[in-house]
Amino acid sequence: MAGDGEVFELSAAALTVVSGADQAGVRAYNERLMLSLVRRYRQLSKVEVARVTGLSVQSTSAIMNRLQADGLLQREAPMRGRVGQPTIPFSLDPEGAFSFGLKIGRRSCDLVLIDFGGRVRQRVHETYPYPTPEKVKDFVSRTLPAMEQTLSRRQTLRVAGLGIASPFQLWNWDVETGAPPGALEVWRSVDIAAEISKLSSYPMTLFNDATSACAAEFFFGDAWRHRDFLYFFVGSFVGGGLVLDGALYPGRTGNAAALGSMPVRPLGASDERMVQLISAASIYQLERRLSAAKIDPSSIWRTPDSWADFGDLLDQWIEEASYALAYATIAAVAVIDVKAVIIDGAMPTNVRDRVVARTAHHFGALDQRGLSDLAIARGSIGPDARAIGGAALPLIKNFARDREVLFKDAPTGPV
Amino acid sequence: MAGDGEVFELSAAALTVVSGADQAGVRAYNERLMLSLVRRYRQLSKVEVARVTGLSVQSTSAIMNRLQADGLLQREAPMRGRVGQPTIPFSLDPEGAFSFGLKIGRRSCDLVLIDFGGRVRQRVHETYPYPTPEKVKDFVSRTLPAMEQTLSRRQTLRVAGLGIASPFQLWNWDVETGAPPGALEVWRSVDIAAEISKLSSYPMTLFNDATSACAAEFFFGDAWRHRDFLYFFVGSFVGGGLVLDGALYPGRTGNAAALGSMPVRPLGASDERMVQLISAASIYQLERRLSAAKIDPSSIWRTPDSWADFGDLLDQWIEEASYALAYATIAAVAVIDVKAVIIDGAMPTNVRDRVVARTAHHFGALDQRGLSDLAIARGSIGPDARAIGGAALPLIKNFARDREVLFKDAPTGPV
DNA sequence: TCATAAATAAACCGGATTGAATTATTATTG
DNA sequence: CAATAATAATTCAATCCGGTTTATTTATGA
Repeated sequence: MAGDGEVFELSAAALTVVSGADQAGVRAYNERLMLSLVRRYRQLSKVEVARVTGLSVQSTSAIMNRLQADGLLQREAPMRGRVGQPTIPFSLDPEGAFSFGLKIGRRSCDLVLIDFGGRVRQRVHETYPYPTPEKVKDFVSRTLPAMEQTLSRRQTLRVAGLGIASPFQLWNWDVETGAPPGALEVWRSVDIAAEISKLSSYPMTLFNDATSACAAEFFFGDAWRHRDFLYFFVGSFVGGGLVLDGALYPGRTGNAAALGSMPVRPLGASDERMVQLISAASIYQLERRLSAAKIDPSSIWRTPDSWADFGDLLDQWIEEASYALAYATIAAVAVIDVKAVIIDGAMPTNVRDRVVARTAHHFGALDQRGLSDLAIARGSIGPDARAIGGAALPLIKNFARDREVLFKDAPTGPV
Repeated sequence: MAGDGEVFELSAAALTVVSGADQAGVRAYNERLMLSLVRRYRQLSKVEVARVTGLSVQSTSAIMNRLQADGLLQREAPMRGRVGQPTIPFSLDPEGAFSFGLKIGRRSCDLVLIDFGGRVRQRVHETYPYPTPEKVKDFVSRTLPAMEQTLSRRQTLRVAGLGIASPFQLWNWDVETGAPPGALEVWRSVDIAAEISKLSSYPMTLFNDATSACAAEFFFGDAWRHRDFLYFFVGSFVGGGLVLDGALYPGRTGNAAALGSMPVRPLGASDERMVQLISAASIYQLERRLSAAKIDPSSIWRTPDSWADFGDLLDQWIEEASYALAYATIAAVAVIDVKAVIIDGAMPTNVRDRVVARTAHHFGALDQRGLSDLAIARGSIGPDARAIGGAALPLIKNFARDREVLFKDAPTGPV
């Protein structure tokens, strides 16, 4: 109990730094807040921004003017028709910033270039049986310079960085990935962010691939309607992300919401074995079953927006994956009482929507005593969420509303 | 995708308020930050506080002086022996604030009065077969006035409030509680915080009982060493709490970390049934088994710091509870990558420590692929954590480091 | 012409910073 | 041993920065 007890010896090292706040942080925070608000609502006038933030119109005006001068906001046409001086809405200037996103996948990799508005300006896609650092480096060195050349001098100066969306601990699931045993061991000792850094001069950001997809949903998708939400991305391997208090929550290690590692009970399992979500709701399982049934699974990856008719095997997979997702959702909500769960995946829209619907159904049948209500909804980005999310990372780092900027020497989190 | 797509119609109501930050918030935050630092380290000089916060010595000095003038900090004896002007450490003034805590339990209720340092100044304890609003109100109206009379006029003015630690959704587990079926239904329609409000004029705070216990650990215990931690309190019913980024995370509904509702697999279960943690790691289960074996379980509640020798039944219960806790921990860590899990409970220290040790053991045996490392440790408050935590709530609300104070009209959270 | 709403201008205030000065020690030196 | 230097904590005063307050200007529909 406090009050009595020993006094700590304080060496300089023993004192953890817990930063104070200052005025510079206030301005930085308010700037980012306003950018985020304009992003949400597409266009807002100064007065509207003032109302939402509770700040005075004058402060709002000063900040918005600066943002416009910085090329991040642009004036829209005045809106007439109501009494009083016409409203001048502001919107994001798409040319305000650019960002590269590299998705490293288990079956393919992507490089995209997006603008401040989230529009994909350039895209390259390449498949492989399994990833190696060499293949990825080769891919980037071949494709990145070509993309850079499409940018004007002014645009080049506005590139915020290169974000990498990559699975963590690739080596842990080499067999499931379909790679020769041990072929993924190289990843254990490779610092891929450092390697890619050598190929470009942009600031580098590396997050878990599912967390990155969540970043895309958070920054560009409709999920901003929810202040907190949990996110699943069903790719060749399933993973997750988390948004808390209106900010992406990457966690201590950049690996928060490692939902793939959640223990779940397989649907209809008769034995007492529990498995990780990753082996109950991932697309690689569907692929395996198709192969076992002598059906060519290659269209899964070749045409992620339209799958061949996989028949019963697909139905069965959807059912099992959905049950596992519902189960993981219950467990997750017992930890964080989010109001919404968003599900997206590297699959055609209609399949994704079936997964969402069935997950909601299974969720309803589970024991929810003591838990808060929640909505299960589909994502708004789709199969490209990871690559777009990778590109979103540098933009989020620089422009998203972020409490941390309020504090001195704000640590920028795991990179 | 953003950029194209429709423009939202903005009614005033459609605009969610997302507050901006201002300077007043900066001061409020820095004051609370400094109080929290002094609380952590027992005593700190102005220069040390400046070093930790990154603020200038002058600002630090001004703030610390104000806190001293407010009676929240006190000067300690100068420390000589080193070159230079002697260091003047500051510590919390125990008389700086007071707070009442009411714990509503399934077997008993407690009312405590604590000071700013966390010392329990007064305590009353009462048992019942099961709780009703009437019994609780009667208990408070009998005991609260007596406690108030022990306070001087000056002390009375410094009472921060009355915090209530109560289980949520009592009615959901009436049979398990041992109450006659339906006897707990009254709780469904009673606003106990409002009822207690009528008996006193203090600001009222109501949180889940386990979240309150977590609050005690966070504010008065040793767990501040961890910036994030997950907390289990094993009472007659188990529950949990969560601390994120150095602040209690009560969640949207005051019910975050509703860990009791986490689905777990019972140890050695041969069927495929999953149960909620609450029915796998709660003391009421031990009580039932003792009763079934014709052993008097009353000492569980009568002497929570020393249990009779319950023999094999206790050993078996510890094993099952620990397994369930380990299982819940794995699932929780897949959602939030905390570095530490703290376990405490309404039980003797030696039993609690056995639970901690066995939980760590079982945890080590579970599939941790993809998860970050973590430590499992015991709590530092003990059986009274819920009542003390209840009392801690008003203090936390007023004095704990809290990012929310940086923003205008900061919502004070669920009350 | 008036009421209304948006936007701007100027003075102000609060809080942190910068730079200089003061105070109270221990260490050093003649 | 007394005087001086070095060191560390603290304080004072001037300044900067950012949001607020008050007053004014501008543009529109009624």
